[in-house]
Amino acid sequence: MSKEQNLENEILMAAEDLFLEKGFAGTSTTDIARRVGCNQALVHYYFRTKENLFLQVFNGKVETILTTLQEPLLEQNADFPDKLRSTIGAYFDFLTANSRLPFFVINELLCNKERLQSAYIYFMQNTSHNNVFGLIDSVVQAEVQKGTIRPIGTVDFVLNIVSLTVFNFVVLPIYSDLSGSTEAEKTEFINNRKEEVIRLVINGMKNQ
Amino acid sequence: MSKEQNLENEILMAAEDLFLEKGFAGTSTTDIARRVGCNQALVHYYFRTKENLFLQVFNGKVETILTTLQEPLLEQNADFPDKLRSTIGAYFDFLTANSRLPFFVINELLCNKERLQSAYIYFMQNTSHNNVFGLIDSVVQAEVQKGTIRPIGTVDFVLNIVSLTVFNFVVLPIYSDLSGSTEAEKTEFINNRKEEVIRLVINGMKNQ
DNA sequence: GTCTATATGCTGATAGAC
DNA sequence: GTCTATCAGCATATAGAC
Repeated sequence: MSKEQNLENEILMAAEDLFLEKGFAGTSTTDIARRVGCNQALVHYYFRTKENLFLQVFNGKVETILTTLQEPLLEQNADFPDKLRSTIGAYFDFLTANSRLPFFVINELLCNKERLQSAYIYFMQNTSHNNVFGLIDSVVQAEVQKGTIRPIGTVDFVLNIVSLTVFNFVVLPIYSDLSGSTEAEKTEFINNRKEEVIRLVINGMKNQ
Repeated sequence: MSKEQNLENEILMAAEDLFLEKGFAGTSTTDIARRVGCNQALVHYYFRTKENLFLQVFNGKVETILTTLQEPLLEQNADFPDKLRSTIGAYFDFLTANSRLPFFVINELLCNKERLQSAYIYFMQNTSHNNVFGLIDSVVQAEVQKGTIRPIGTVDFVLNIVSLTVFNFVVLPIYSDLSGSTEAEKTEFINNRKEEVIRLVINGMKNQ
């Protein structure tokens, strides 16, 4: 199967790139068609509206995020500090490969309240992801019970780690554009931040 | 002086509100004029272009952020853990009063590379703010020398605290819109997060 | 300074030929 | 399925009367 065979899919992939780069408002169906090399009318032929096309991209991305969030924490592993290390490492690796993803999702959720509602309904109906929090909760509170980490709410636990992880990738493109960093320097920055975040989280959640 | 006397200033304030709420791309000069109650041509009479108007709002906001970032850390105070407490508290208070500000700035910096460059040049020329980092650096590294906190780079120090602070205010509107939180519940969420962030940072930066 | 009118351009979406 | 042509709507910006 050649990658040229399915025009519908080519449009979807081009839309994915452009929406992630410029957002919903900043991307026109003409841009998408130009990138694919087809006519603008074809974008509407396959997806009818720009909003439909966007939702297909957007919901797929949220699904990816929810999966990535729970996966490393649910693995049956060594002791909890090691699990923290590998979880934070996995988040950093995921964001290295998808650095614009968190900003994209947050941006679109904040700029369009109807979209926020429809995304929420979509994921509450999608049974495979509506209990992400419950699963993480059971893992974290089991460790609190065992005394491995200090008493902490699961919301705080998740927010601490996600804040410390995501924010680096928001700052990185701003910083590197200004300083003209090389790819190697960016990688070094992210690797250093990974080590520091692991240190802060493990120290900061010690029981005493 | 009545607040109605200066139309130019009324337009600037209306623009500030709307740009913060809907961003540059989502706000039209017609929207701004409608909020002021004047004609759309007047917006262009006073500021010529939408971009000029935006830059005046934007640069002012970045200036506010830079001031807020350094102020509480530079105060001559009690011991360093207490200074950390009051600094993190001050950041939370500032963001409670300006909750859309960080997202606004990041969004506009990421979506427009020319703006990023021009903002950078503007603040390098504005001598009162081009050494924010240097000042914070001297304070932090003095504490590292004294052994009050473990060895840590100043970039890491700042990123840790800012990440853990800002992210809450990005998540809050998304969460509260979905759950229909009251103002009291939002305040409680933020206060709880403030305490947890203080705990995590102070524990996590202890020297052993 | 403030207004109306308008120029110009781009957007999302559709109609209809092939 | 793919194309050209075209629609209505809204955007920024300006010209010119008062």
